[in-house]
Order: sequence, then C-alpha cells, then structure tokens
Amino acid sequence: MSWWYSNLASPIGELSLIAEGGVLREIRFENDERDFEPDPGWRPGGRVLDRTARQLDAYFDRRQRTFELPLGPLGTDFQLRVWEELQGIAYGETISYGELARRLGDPQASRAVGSANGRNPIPIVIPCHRVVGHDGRLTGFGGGIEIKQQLLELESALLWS
Amino acid sequence: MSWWYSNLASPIGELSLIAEGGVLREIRFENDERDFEPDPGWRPGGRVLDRTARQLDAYFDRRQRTFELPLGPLGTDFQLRVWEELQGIAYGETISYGELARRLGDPQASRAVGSANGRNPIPIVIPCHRVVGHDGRLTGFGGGIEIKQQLLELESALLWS
DNA sequence: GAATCCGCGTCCGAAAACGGCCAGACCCTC
DNA sequence: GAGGGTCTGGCCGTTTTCGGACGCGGATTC
Repeated sequence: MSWWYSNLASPIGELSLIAEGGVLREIRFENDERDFEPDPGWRPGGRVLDRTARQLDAYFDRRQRTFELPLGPLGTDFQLRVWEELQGIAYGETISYGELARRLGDPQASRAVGSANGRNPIPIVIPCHRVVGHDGRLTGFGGGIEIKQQLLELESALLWS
Repeated sequence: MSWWYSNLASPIGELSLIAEGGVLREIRFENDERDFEPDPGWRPGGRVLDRTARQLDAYFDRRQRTFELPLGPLGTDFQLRVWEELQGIAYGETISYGELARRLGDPQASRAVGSANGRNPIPIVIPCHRVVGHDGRLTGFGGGIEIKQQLLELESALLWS
C-alpha cells in the first residue's frame, strides 16, 4: 500500500489530493503559509486522484452536485461518525452544529461536533462547510472562512450575502 | 517493503521468524497459549529467513556459536543500546544485569536494563539469555525460564545444574 | 448584544505504576 | 564469624492513568 498525491487548480486556490490503498485520504488547501510538501516515498498520480480531480472540476463548474468516490478518512470512532453524518447534508442545504449533534443522537455534543468537524481531512467532498452556527454565522473553517463562504455561494446556499 | 515470515522446528519448540526490508525483525516462541498468527499481508519465505533458519539449526546442533545476520530490531534508543551491548557477550558466558548496566556506562540502570532485556524482539540471536541475576539465578525470560535454562545448558554455561 | 455556564471529545503534560535489579542492613543458623 | 535467607529503599526507562485545558456551540440570563 503506497501513498499517492496530486495537485489541482481550483477557483478557491490550489488543492492537494492524497490517496492510499485505493481510497481518498485527504484534501488540503494550499495555505499561503506552509505549502504542500509530499512526504518522500509518495508518488504522484494515481487512478483515484484522477477521478477525484475530474469530479471536483465538475463540482466547481456546477455540473455536478454530489461526489462518487471511495473515501478513507482516518480518525477516531466519534470523528468517523460525524464525518459520516456530514455526507447526509444535501447540496445547497446548511444545518447547525447543534442539529448535527441531534442527528447523531447526542444533542449536547454540539461543541465536540464542532472540533470533529474542524478535523475533517476531506473538505468539500465531505461537506463540513454546510454546517454553520445556530444563528447562521459561518463560525470557522480549516481553509479560512472566506473559502467556506465561497463554497456556500457556489451552492447558492446563502440567503443573504 | 513487505513483511515475511516462516516457521522453524527446534529443540526448544516451534519458532516463528519475521523479517522486513531485508533484515531480521523478530523471533517468536510458539507459546502454548496464543499461537503465531501472521498478519494478513505477510508473505511466507524470504531470503533472510532462510539464512536465519540455517544458522539456528547449526546453533542448536552445536556446529555454530555466533550468528551472521542483518538485524533490525525495533525499539527505543535505550533499548537499541542495550540490545547492541548484549551482542558483546560471548557464547557460554553469563553476566549480571548490573554488569550489563555498567558496560553501558550507567551502573545504576540495572533495573531499566532488565526491562529492556525483557523486550528483546530477537531472542537467541541477540543473546538476552546470557544475562542472569547477580547471584546467578535465571530471573526471567520471555519464552519461559525453562527455555533460558535449556539455552544456557546447550552453551554449557551452567556450572551447577 | 454580552456575559455566564454547561456540555462534549481530544490533546497534552505530569504523575504514578510497573518490571527479567541490586546493594545494604538484619537475622538466623552452624 | 562466616554463609544463607529475607526485607528495604533506591535507581532507571517505559507504559498507563489522570486531570486540566481547549475548541468551528448553544441555551439562558441580564
């Protein structure tokens, strides 16, 4: 099982895609700060990443609203449950952290849901950007709030700018 | 880099040999309890293990007193130092844990040396069985004290039975 | 709005527990 | 006294346990 990576230009900046064992493991934003440095031993290319790149292109072109990819995010049991539940939020829809906690059967875990959300290793595809504060505020996002806003605008999910 | 394993019958019971990346990683005793279960993905055979098996046979037949093998035990810095030092103990010789600590330059670390000794992943080849209590008692051994005794008898290292 | 308190999982550091020990003190027996 | 046994306290690296701090929230109160 070896690791693969590839880069992709997108409207929200350069993305780095990472796969292993036939499943997508990560999507990273090229933050202005530390730029992406693949571990030695990682190889460029790969079938899964090609598919990912194609679908991301389609997503940004508004030609495609859902992803069909083998996902393999790594995390704790709780995190995996959260990320699983995230995938049940439809394109263009937004819910609150509290609502997400409720869907998980633990209405009080909203804050924990927040942190788990913040560690989603496969943003965009696993749509953590569709979770917002209970009052509609975009409270946080790994790649920066601006990107969260752009994604939601792309999906026409923002009722007031 | 893939992992390899093989089994070997010996006077002290069935042994399991494990290698990776061209070096010997482990030798396990088939304890009566949990028997050896190679991880899925491990492959049988391998060049290093063949050499290991041949030399072990010769050792048990008293045809060979030292091993010539590429070793790659995994452990902490301290453990690696201890296991390194172990290989300086000659066939048929025994020393105490305290003496071993002294040779490492830290005379007070005898107890820590004891635990490190107990985690030697490559017994027999790395001769942890040649370390005994300061009063000559065979205080412990991963595969069971009896085996430690058999090994020392094989090497004629026991002055009184 | 702003301040307060509650809830949750995770991370991190500190502290304690755990060995394949050993030297020294203390008894006890011949 | 000289051996032979037991007990005690200290030493060391590693592992495990534990407690607090933290964060992409939310409900309640003023």
